[in-house]
Amino acid sequence: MNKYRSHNCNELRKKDVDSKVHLSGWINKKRDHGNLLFIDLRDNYGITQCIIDKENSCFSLLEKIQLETVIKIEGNVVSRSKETINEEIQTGEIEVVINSFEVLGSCKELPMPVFSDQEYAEEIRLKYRFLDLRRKKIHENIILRSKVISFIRAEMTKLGFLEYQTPILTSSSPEGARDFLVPSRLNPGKFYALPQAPQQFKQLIMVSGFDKYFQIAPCFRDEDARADRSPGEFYQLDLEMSFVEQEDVFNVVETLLVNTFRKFSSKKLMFNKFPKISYKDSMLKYGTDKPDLRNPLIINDVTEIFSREDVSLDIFKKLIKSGSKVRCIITKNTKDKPRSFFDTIDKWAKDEGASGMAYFTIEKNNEISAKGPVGKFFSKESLEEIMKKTGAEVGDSIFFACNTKRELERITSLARDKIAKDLDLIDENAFAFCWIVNYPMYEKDEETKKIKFSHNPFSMPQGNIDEINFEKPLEILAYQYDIVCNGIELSSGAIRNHIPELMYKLFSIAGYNKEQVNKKFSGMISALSYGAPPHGGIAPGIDRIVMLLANEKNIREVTMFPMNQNAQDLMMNAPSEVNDDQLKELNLTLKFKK
RNA sequence: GGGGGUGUAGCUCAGUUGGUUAGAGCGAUCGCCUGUCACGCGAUAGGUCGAGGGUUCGAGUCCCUUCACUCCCGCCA
Repeated sequence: MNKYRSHNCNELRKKDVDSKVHLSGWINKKRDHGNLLFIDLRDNYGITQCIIDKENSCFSLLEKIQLETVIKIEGNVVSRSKETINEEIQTGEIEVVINSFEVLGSCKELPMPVFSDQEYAEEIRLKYRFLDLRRKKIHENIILRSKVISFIRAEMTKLGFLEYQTPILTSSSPEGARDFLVPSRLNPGKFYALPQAPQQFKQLIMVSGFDKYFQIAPCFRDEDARADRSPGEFYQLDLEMSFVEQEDVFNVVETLLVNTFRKFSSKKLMFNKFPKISYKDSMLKYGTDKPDLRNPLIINDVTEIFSREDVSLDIFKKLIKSGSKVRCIITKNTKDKPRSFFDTIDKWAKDEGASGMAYFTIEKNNEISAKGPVGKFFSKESLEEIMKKTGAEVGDSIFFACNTKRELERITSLARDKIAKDLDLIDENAFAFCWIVNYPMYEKDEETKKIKFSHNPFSMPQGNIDEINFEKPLEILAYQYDIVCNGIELSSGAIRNHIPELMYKLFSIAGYNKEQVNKKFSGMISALSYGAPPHGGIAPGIDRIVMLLANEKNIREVTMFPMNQNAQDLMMNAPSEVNDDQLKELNLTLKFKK
């Protein structure tokens, strides 16, 4: 028998009464009654209440021992009297009467309590992460993460995918995020980069004929953090398939995500078959390419209404003449909402930098009319047209914003969230997945006015290659897709462009000549020239999937050893200075900015 | 790079219009308590009020600068 434990701390039950056991674990909590002492002994599996009284010679020693000390106890399992059963813990019907104990790991005074549901400053949590991770909620989150990853591996294997590793030291990529660089000792003045994603490698795996690849892949991007974005590193379920069309990728990912979310969450899935929304529609109806479909509100463009003569809202008419559009959000049956509801939203919009939101409520006495500050500017006929166009009914209210397209998208998207929140329209107990499809291949850089790739430069443009009008690049769509869940972007993917000539053509539109492409993507271009299969894939973010399943808003709550916002590991003291010899060996000298 | 929030005991926080010796709960230490499960009761220790400067008879409180953490914008093909 193992010398540390005969059972773990979540194993003993009524049937074990009268047996002699030894348990090891942390002292989670002590309740000292002077002549009687309760100790909650905790390990990864659970808690067992242990008890000792004054008669035992160990009593006074145990009484003095610090919480979080690791001890081993030996004792007898006894059943608890009916009144003292604790239904909160699984071992609550029994307790262990301690005969003897031994300290296995002593504990200094704690910088932060482990036994507490209170929230603590990140700084101290991260510095003492090993203590923080003992706490129930985050401990369970990390275990959930492990289980989710195991499950995904098994599902992927079932679906016929094989897991392959790709290099961590690779070359810097010209596009995209900032790279983490690693100096090469053997190649003075040259640097490796940590992969932002195994993008090129997974395509090379397809060219190498492996057909179905996946990997729980670490990705490194040197960009600033957010609540849902770790600085430095994160994990993707990276996958790629040969001889597939978009639908084949969709089927794999939908199966996987539906199975995963069904298994690890009790929340309902609003759609088992994920709706597909084109990028263009999404930007119009939701103002964003990451719509939260739990939110039933829809945005409508009603610019045309304002060309009518019987609509006299001149401010809007004037703005429209100079290129603005009008979009609106309908709220159902809000006729009885107090004035403050409407004014709060108008004021909110002004705070958000818009010029406010005009609104009215549709009423019907003898005939249709609009009640509200701007209601008088709309004729009965124009209201009927609005109702026809937007599906609004008597009793509904309409909020309008008028602005440039880009600004409208921003404000209506925010307004959709804001109004839905105020009206409590979002079902927190649901997951709403969707696909966003038909992304444009290119977009115009607002600053430089140049054409650039809007997403992934390796994506395949849509349509018959001979018929693509390269003269109008902004109209070219790509086989490029995102998965969104509850307004969170979970992943993006694409059918790849496996035709070198087409690749050169597409890059030339974005301002790269053939030589530049050859130089920057030498491995890829070369590989595509030696018989590349049509292929495509996607890469769902593991951290964000676990966040959704664990119902956490912050990625650090599902990451074992995260860095803080300044990309520092407060526990390990990373990054840190290195000594001169190390720098010398790498041919590096330090020269600080200003 | 920019904007917001926070910073007071080991931890979580309170601290009024600027006014005597800066408080509470948890934790620590000591004492009492044989059925608790956030055990209870009593006592003690513990403070550069993030740091620096300024205003003032007097600053935790007002002003300026700065630092740290955090949230957001930029950024994240």
